[in-house]
Amino acid sequence: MRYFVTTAIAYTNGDPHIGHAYEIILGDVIGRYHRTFNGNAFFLTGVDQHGQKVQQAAQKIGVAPYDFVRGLTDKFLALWNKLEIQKDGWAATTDPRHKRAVQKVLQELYDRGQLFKQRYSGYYSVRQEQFLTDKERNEQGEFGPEWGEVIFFEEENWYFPLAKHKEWLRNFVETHPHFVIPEFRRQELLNAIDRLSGDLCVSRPKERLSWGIEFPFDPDYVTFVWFDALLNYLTFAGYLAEPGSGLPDFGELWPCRGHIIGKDIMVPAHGIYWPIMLHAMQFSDVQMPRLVVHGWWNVEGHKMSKSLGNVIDPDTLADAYGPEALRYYLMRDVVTGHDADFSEERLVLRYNTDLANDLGNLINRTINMSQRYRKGVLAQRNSPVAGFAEHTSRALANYRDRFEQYMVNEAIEAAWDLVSRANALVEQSAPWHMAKDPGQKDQLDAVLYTLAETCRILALLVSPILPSAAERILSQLKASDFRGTAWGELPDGHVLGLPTPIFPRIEQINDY
RNA sequence: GCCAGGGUAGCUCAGUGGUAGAGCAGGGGACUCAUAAGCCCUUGGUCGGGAGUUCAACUCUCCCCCCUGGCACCA
Repeated sequence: MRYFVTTAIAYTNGDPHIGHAYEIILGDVIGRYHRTFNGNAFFLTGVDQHGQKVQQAAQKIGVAPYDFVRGLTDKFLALWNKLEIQKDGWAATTDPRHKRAVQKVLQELYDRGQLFKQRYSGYYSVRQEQFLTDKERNEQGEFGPEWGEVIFFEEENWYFPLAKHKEWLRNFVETHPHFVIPEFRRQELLNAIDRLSGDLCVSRPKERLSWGIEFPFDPDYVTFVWFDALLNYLTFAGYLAEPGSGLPDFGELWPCRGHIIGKDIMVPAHGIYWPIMLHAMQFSDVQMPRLVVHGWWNVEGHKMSKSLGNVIDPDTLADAYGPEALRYYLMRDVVTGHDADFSEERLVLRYNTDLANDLGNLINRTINMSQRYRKGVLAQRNSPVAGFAEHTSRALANYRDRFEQYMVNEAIEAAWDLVSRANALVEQSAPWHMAKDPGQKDQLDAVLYTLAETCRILALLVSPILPSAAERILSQLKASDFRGTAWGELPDGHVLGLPTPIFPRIEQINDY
């Protein structure tokens, strides 16, 4: 089995913002963690390219829908590349392999009587792409401006029955407390399940929406939103894939260990539609995925929104401060699941304090002292300073435990406990004094070895979050071939490289 | 109106029946290997308000106020 983790697929009707970047970095970090510490992972992310909004936006500027989404898709890909995202799969919903698998799923559901056709007439919001009921009317009995253009029409569509799976779903969520991380979202989901009624409309007639996946048994229709988008988690994991497709072995990946999503799409899409779809497709309870629901990034206390003009552009930030400062800040300054407040000042503070001052300087002074007092040669492999091997294994255990729960910020804190101990060790032992006293030769060797070995392990601990910095650290320690997490991998007589600041301080907040 | 979560040091938060904690910010000190980084010490709080249970309440019970999220309803 491989640890399978996904993000939601980004809708290609606008530029990526900090929320997209946060989510994909979290997925990347989780994937890298499992690759390094548990041997394997499969990280899937992608783009949601179909739908009415895309069709309309493309029409407006006079290009074909495919060309329109390709442009935005390239933009996302370029940014993910800049942010050092290491993805194992790329879920672009216009991929023919996805289309074929979605059609197979639809056909199967149809064959088993899980889809039915029904005529419906009523008011419809063009902007929100949904039928309106009296619930949506405002005080004046009208449909407010938030719905945009509202039209009345009658239409026949395909429906997926939700309500008949309600009891199963409620029971499933009640008996599987870990279905949703963090725990506090569960009650919200249970409340939503209690209110569940009706069926999900899963089609649109082609005359109205052609930019989608055709129904195999009714070619006048295409699939609508969630049936297309949610199924990416299966189709790009190799579900119903044809031989030679280049997709992974589904049996090795499923069930997904974490669908990383924003709190806005837990209910109803991922918490209700998705498990019911899987259940209807005859996935058993143990084959259900887990949801990891994160909060939103606010900006100085306000919601980020286009109308407020406070949308944070991760591309600009990465250019201004570097991808590592951004990755570190987004992972360190938020409690997984809760909202966070974005501040450029905090980003710079976190970088300078944690990375430049604490960790970077520790590595720099460690290597520098070794060079100065021992020409970079390590000795005393078997006698670390008292307690350090234990501190390291405790920090590692803590770090791993926190990572398994997606609490990346707490995992980072566990690693920094080690950083503080190492910096304190330098002060307490004062190698610059030891170096002047030949009688303390062995003690000095022990301190220098302990510090170097701690730095090596720290490089491994930060590697999921700061992959290229970790390589720079290992390279300076000449330890690129020593990647075990156990204490004492650096051999007696090992020679360190020369020190160069790993994280140069950011001296001022950029203007742009 | 209902459900959930929260109101603890200037800021972000941890704590759950027994003399208030961390990080950051602020103040002081010793040191010098280092990216003027790091280390040590330290000033801050009537723990939202009120009542109750208890030998003892930040921690339990009740009432109230405020904030956040979700849901509902109506002129």
